[in-house]
Amino acid sequence: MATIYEVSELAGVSLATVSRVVNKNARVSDKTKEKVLNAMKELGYKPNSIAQSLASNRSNSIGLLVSELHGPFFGAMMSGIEAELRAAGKHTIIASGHSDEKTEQDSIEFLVGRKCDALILHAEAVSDEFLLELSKGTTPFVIINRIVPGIEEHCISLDNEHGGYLATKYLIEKGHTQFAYVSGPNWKKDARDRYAGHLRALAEQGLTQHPKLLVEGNFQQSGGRYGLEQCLSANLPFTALVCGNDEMASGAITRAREADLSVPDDFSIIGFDNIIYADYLFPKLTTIEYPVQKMGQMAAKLILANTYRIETGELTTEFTPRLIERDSCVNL
Amino acid sequence: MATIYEVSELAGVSLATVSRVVNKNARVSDKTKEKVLNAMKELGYKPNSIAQSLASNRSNSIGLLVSELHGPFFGAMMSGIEAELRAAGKHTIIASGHSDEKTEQDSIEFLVGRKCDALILHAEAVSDEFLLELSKGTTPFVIINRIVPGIEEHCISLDNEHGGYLATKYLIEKGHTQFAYVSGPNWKKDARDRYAGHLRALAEQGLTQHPKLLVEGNFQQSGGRYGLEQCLSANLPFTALVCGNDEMASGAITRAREADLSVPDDFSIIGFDNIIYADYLFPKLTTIEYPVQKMGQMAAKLILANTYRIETGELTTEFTPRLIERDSCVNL
DNA sequence: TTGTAAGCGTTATCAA
DNA sequence: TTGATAACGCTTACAA
Repeated sequence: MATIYEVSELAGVSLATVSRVVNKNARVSDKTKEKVLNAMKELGYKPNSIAQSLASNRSNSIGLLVSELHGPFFGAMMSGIEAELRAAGKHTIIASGHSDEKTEQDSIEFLVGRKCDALILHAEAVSDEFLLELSKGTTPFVIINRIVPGIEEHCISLDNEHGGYLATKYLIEKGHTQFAYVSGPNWKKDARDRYAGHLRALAEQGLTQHPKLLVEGNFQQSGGRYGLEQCLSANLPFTALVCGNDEMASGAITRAREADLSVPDDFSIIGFDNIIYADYLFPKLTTIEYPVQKMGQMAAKLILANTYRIETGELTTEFTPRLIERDSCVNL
Repeated sequence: MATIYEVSELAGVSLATVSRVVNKNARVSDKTKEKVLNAMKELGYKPNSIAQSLASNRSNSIGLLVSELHGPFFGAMMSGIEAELRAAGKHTIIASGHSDEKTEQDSIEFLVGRKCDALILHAEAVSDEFLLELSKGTTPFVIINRIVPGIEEHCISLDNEHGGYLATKYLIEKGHTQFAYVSGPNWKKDARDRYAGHLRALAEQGLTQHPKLLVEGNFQQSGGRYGLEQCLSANLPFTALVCGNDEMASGAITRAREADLSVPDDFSIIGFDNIIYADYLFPKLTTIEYPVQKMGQMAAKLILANTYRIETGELTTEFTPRLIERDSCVNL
């Protein structure tokens, strides 16, 4: 690989001048600029971005931590972020945390070590203290789907509690009073918040739910299957199943069909997230929208604005869930 | 951030010695090693991986190019690769190419520029020549889902033609003779190969297909919707719809339901890929398995073996598609 | 507008 | 087993 040194030699100018034309910042006379550009072309010169990072202490790349590299939720998030950043000429370095404390820390340290100019974190397992400590470091970051007290302005979040409330409220308005609930993992804040919203909607109407009709799932399709099985085997009546997310709703619907139960005739189902294929399930899934792609874009915009001083429009950190009505819930 | 220099000072040893204990390769006496480790702990020292890369010309990270960051296909691929690499202590840097020649080239150059030790590429838009040229460079790579003449040993592929053949053969055996086909984008080799397999199965039985019942889709759900609409409006009889991939099959099934058509009673549908939620569609989708996660792992293993000399078991580059029978096809 | 030279934080080659 | 010291490829004062 040709180095800047060879280019300077061939062009008959100094290193500094080559660097100037590469970075287009300082003024270089048209004549010398052309000599340099020709030399670069002739040698097929590409700047070594590692060396650039080391010397300039910036890398034009943003580190992104997600829990998993698969699944509709993170897929939408990664896409939203990458598109926004790429449009601004920045690169995204993705690492996964697998919802595990140690792995999340490792990944964050990797990204910091790679001299990312900023970080976008979907960190679930790491403690508030860790993030607070991180915020004292030199790498700025924004957090998605979590509010850390003390650094709220760097947290992009959706009101999960309100979303949970909306879902159950909607079913109550449709006349439902007997509920089953398949939640996400209890250690996850968003799962707990969604359930809290559900409880609030219930309480508002003086309704309660049998403990056997609350089952903890895993936010995956298998959790929905399992959840429904548990509810069914409790042998207690319910007319509506509220799922912590769409993937579990999808699993539950499939399981229901296997048990010769029909959704929504035998019971209604509502999900959460509005993942890309919610509209392609049968029945089409009524759900709460989690605008994760937009939130990802916003995270990117925040960084563009704060770290690179590139303005890209309105900035917000709070997003509101909203009901998407489709076919999986009926009036009672 | 503490540097190696400060550590050496605090520990009262030379830079070189600190470097040795960091890299655990050369022998260092236990006594000095301990002094260094203590100093490192005290200063919270973390090696700057950028500087390491520059000096050592390797980065312990592997670049991964995918077409998109979302979708079940790439999700599975990324997961498979990252898991395998992480287990070996390597990091994955992901970039997306959006099936666009220029973007793919940019991304590859970015990854090379970041001094990735090796690359895993799902490159669709870039030419064979470009890849051949790249193979003369210093960064080794393996290609997924494509065979480039001249560097076959670095190409991991599935026999798409055979998969296409299997799908249609299966339907023929079930008694179908009137087919419709929604293909992937024609400029994509895998889409063409799958269709070629379909034609071969047809030809084998002296069957043909009306040109109006071949429509070019986009490998996404919207393409499946559109494809079915086109076939329907052709007003020609068909009993089986072969889709270029599962996502389009999902779109077609949904569109069919909207038109009050029942799958598989009105016509059978078969997909391709066996994406994660094929089992959660209604009807459960019969499809051809594309073991993309395994292929991703294999790509990682190949690199681990060739670039790092880490052996992780059997290596193969050719994978075979196989039929996954579910509920979306019936006997005629 | 251009050039000189001192870093950036490591690794790696020699000697000692 | 250790220590000097020259790379690695680039950016960026500071001078000219």
